[in-house]
Amino acid sequence: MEGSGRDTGNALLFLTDEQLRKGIEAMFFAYRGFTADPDRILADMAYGRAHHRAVHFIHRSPGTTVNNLLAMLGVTKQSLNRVLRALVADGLVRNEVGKRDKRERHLYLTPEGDALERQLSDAQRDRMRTAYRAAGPEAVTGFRQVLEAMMDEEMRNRYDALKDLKG
Amino acid sequence: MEGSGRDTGNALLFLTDEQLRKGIEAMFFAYRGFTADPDRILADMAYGRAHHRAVHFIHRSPGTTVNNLLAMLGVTKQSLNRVLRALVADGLVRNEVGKRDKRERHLYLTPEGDALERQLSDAQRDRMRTAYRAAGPEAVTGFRQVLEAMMDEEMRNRYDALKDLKG
DNA sequence: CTTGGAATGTCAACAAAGCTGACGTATTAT
DNA sequence: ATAATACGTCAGCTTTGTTGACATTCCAAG
Repeated sequence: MEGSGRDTGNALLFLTDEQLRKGIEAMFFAYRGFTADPDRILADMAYGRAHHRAVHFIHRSPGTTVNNLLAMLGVTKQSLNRVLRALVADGLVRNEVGKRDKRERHLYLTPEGDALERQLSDAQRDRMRTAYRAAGPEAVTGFRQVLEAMMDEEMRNRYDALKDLKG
Repeated sequence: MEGSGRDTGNALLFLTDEQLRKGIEAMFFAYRGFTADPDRILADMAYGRAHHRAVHFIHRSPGTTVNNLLAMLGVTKQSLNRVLRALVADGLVRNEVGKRDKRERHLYLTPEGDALERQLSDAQRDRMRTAYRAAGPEAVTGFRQVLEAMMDEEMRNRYDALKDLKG
């Protein structure tokens, strides 16, 4: 089957095209599940996935600047600005002019924003917890290792920077 | 640190909110990497991620019907139809009226469509292979286990159905 | 003190890709 | 015959991304 002719031994079987394809499809279907719960919650409000991401990262590093958030999300400032404007207008995010550098705007969640963040991350964590529990601790380690190896260099730096905040 | 007061023992430490949050962020950043290479290739043509997905699944199960594809992708027929129309018009996908049931349209890739599929999946597999190689076979097993546990019931069925085709 | 560049915000216009609702047409099933 | 299914399509809307242009504010360097 899948006659590539060469069998490089069991140790490398996980690198066959078959195995790689399964990984690709697993990633696709799993990501749908990953976003499904927050999406459902947000659908009721006038918000979408972009708002979720903004709220998440502001929660993660309160006082972060717009530029920081931009680099984190990898979108244009115009796109982010539209999202932030809505969140500020609705009283979920607070905008504070920088003390040292007054060009910068530092972003914080209001209590209302915190409440939304908690609602969203609770739902997402629940699913993640269920998956972790089903797969077991060793699987979780492998899961994280592969994901980290899949990131672009720059994204991994961002990810590592977040890790250092508390973890 | 992270004083939740209760320490349930090492066996369950991987279920702390900290660990779950890391998993969530890893998923987010990794998915960006996952789609980055195909996105770059598609950006040059008039295509996007939706075309990639359609081409991928038609390649996976040649002769699949529109309804099958619809369920696989989880979008509306209007949304899929727009994508398929473009692919057929550009000669990448072929449309065949069903023999048994003439209402159905069976979808196949043309040689040109196959070429695009190969280009895209080569790029995506390369990244996956690099990640797999870096993480090792045991990590890959864990990776797949967690992803599968993260899917919605219906998506897991779809995923399993694909697995049975060849794998 | 002036000026260049950086950070931010905003306007306009557009595109990709999703959605709903409605309708038409073959074809099959009851 | 009639109902249900599979598919296509039109119209219109939303979210979220994109470019490009331009103003403001402010830091820092000359």
